[in-house]
Amino acid sequence: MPELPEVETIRRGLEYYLVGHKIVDVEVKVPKLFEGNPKDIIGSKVVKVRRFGKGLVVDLSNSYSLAIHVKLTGQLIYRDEKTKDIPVSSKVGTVPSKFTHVTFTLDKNAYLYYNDIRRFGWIKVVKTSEVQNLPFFKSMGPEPFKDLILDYFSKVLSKSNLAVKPLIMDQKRIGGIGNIYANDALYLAKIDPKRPAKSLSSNEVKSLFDAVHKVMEKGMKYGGSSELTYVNVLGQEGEYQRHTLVYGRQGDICERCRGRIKKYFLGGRGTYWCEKCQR
DNA sequence: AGCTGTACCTGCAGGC
DNA sequence: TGCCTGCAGGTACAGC
Repeated sequence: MPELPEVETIRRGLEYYLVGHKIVDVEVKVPKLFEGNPKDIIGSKVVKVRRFGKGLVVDLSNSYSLAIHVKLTGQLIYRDEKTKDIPVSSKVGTVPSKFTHVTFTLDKNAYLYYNDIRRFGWIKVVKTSEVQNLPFFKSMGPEPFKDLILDYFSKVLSKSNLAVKPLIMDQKRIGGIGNIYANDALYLAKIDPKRPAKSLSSNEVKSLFDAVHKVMEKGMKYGGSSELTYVNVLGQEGEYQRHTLVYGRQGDICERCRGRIKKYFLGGRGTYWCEKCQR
């Protein structure tokens, strides 16, 4: 679930709460998730939090950074004296919980917990200057709201025979788009997800480009989608899952044409579409 | 080179 | 308070 809007919501929360804090200690319970030496970051202060696609980078004062990917079920929960009594979603449970695999102890009685039910995510300690050389960041394509421009988007689509949905979800081609927003953007643009990317007309390409931005903006407005385990840094759920256009809505009637929303698998992913008005 | 299928994990919904 | 199966979706990588 964590796609660009969810990760951006986390980034804003971390930027707000984390900057200025000193890292006092790091406890790693699941070594597989954590790469690098915790000693390299102890004593340093958080200066900035950046996001690249679905990846997060916490920059520290001593020229090191934490590169973080929450994958499917990772959660970053911040607690301090002011926030410790704020109720968290049942998707978090307790703070910390049995799914808390890494704990950052901060100054001023604050903590940052990394929870991850499925343990797919990762945290890497790297030199700030080396972040862009990590394979995930190095290979990532341009992303919406940043460096993704219509001209490039159009070129990428026109070059591939792949179905348009898996293509726009390919992080190497375009950064940040995941399954939920890909489904909704294709619906908004009235495009059949399985159409070969190169078969889209220039008008359709433009519609899809705009739709991607629209659904993601809506995603951020609602604080992300908490279909599965996603929560913000205070452990609260987002609202987008209540406002999806087609994602998770198989069997529903399409509000646009009164057709039926259907689900099938495309490239191994759940794909939702209205067979009547998406062509 | 570029694509497809599968591994990585675990909770949970649904069927019996 | 069972048991079993399949699904959830973001990368990474093996294999074609």
